[in-house]
Amino acid sequence: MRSSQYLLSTQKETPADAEIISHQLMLRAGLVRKLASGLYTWLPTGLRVLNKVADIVRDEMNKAGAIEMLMPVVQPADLWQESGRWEEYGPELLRIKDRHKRDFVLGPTHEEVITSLVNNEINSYKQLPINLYQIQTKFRDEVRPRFGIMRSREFVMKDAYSFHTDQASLDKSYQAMYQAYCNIFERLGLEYRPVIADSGSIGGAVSHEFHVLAESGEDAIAFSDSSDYAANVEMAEAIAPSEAKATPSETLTKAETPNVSSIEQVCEFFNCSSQKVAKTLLVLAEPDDKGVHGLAALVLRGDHQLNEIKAEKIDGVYSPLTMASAEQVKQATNCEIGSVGPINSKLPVFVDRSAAHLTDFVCGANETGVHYSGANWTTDAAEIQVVDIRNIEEGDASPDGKGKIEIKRGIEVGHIFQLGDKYSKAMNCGVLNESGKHQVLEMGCYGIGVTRIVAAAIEQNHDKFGIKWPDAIAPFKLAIIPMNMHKSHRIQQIAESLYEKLISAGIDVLFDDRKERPGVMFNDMELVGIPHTLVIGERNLDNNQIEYKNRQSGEKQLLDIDSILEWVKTI
RNA sequence: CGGAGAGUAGCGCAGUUUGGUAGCGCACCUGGUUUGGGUCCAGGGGGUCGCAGGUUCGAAUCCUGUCUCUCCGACCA
Repeated sequence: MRSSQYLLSTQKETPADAEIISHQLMLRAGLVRKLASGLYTWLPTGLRVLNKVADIVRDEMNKAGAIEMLMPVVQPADLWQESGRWEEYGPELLRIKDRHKRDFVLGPTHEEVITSLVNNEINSYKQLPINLYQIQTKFRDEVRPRFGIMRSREFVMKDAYSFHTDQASLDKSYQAMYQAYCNIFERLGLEYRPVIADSGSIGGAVSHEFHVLAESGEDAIAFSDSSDYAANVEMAEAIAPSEAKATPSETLTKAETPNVSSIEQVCEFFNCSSQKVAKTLLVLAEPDDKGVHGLAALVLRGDHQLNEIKAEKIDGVYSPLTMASAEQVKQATNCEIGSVGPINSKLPVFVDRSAAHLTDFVCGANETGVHYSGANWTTDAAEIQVVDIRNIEEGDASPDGKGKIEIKRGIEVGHIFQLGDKYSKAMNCGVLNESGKHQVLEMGCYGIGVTRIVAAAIEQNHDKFGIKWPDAIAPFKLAIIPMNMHKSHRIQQIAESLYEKLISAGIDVLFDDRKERPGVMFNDMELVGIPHTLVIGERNLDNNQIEYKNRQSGEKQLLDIDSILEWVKTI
């Protein structure tokens, strides 16, 4: 490609509404342009990258035995009513009507369509297992689209769906996809980690997320420093402290604590560390037969953070997790929020493992302006249930018993699930099995955010000059930068012939043949992030040499003109 | 949904307080100059000042309404 016949569209200045680096660089380097909130046009350079990512994904999916197909973006509402998600999915599902006033949705995902299709096309267990996928535009009407391409409303996703007659077969496909995903991110040249994940609203039991590691990531991931263990912090199990529980030595003592409510104030008043305090949070319990919510008490060590996702999975706690209002607390306990505690509580009490390990601790006394010290579970609290409801923290013991936890940030770019029969059951999708009986299928689903990978790759690979693409997904592999070509016939000749040679050899090359000063070309090529550049200038031409520069390492070297083609093939 | 901020040329911004012919830088066009890291000079094109209504002799500026965009929040007593 020649720059003069291409749409480079680079910008010197950063658009004011771009907050994160990948968004800024995607705009400046001319990869995308915003059309409206969460909607982006992909310019030629951006599309080149997007296509390279998609090609790698496609190749590895095919190698793993998945079969590509394509489903419509617009889907009839009745499929969603059948699966129950017309009601469940909420306002993220964009609903539209056609001219006949029939309801449709813009597909945020395709479980319904594929399940319906497979139900019609597949009739026998002999045709299974099968894994079908597509690479296609999705639409999710996000509450707040942000971070440019990272969380946009319209985006490209690779979604695959596998169908099985038994769990063993599902396990096998799941493993194959897990491996395919590792291969994909390996080939993309990104630093990534598969992590144990919450399956969320999509349902099912087993689930892994694939994260590209980057400071700006929205998710926190807990790693063991000495094993393969990695889990989303949402999910990572926080185990009880390993040291033996201390022997209680104090007796329960009441203290008047006017205006003491926060953990900080409590610590100051009792002159103790927050690790000696049990904090009690009141949340809604599951409603009774009349639909009335009681309250439940969640108890954590003062220095620990509640994990909402773990908490709302507890039997007896209402999901979605809802904190009790000040009035509800007052009504249930007859005291102010800051003095609520687990001792003599009339509510069901769920105690985090670490809080349950406390001895001689401080807590609220369920009496406004009063706290206890010297409290002990064995002697002072009647019935409690010990649960895991806190966020894992840096330095905690790894749940697999090996090493300590480190926490890093990641961008979720892939997610695989074992769905079980959630959709196949709702939509009665099955086949005849070996004994001629109708059998509902087991399903797996496997997603990759293709557009998000582009942004994540930039978050992980950039410097103050611009993007530093990994070779595999760079819009161009190599740039030719001639110095003042319009003034030197010799330079023009060599640049042209080199360009022709590289093109014939199938190299993805950008020939910057614009009549620009060298600085402009260098800056543009570095901003766009082309991994390799060849600089042709009078300076080295007398020695029959041209200069090579590597964008990632900054390494420079002089190359013999005659050997360039062979050399380029080796990089 | 709650809070905060912003809409003036393709991009970045000034002008709004105190109403009086719409500006600057980048980008773009023409000519010259320069040429291994965003040269310099001269000339030029481009804007219903988000939209609608109102006040006024006169509105980017004041008033009312409305739309759009951005950020933060919507767990941790």
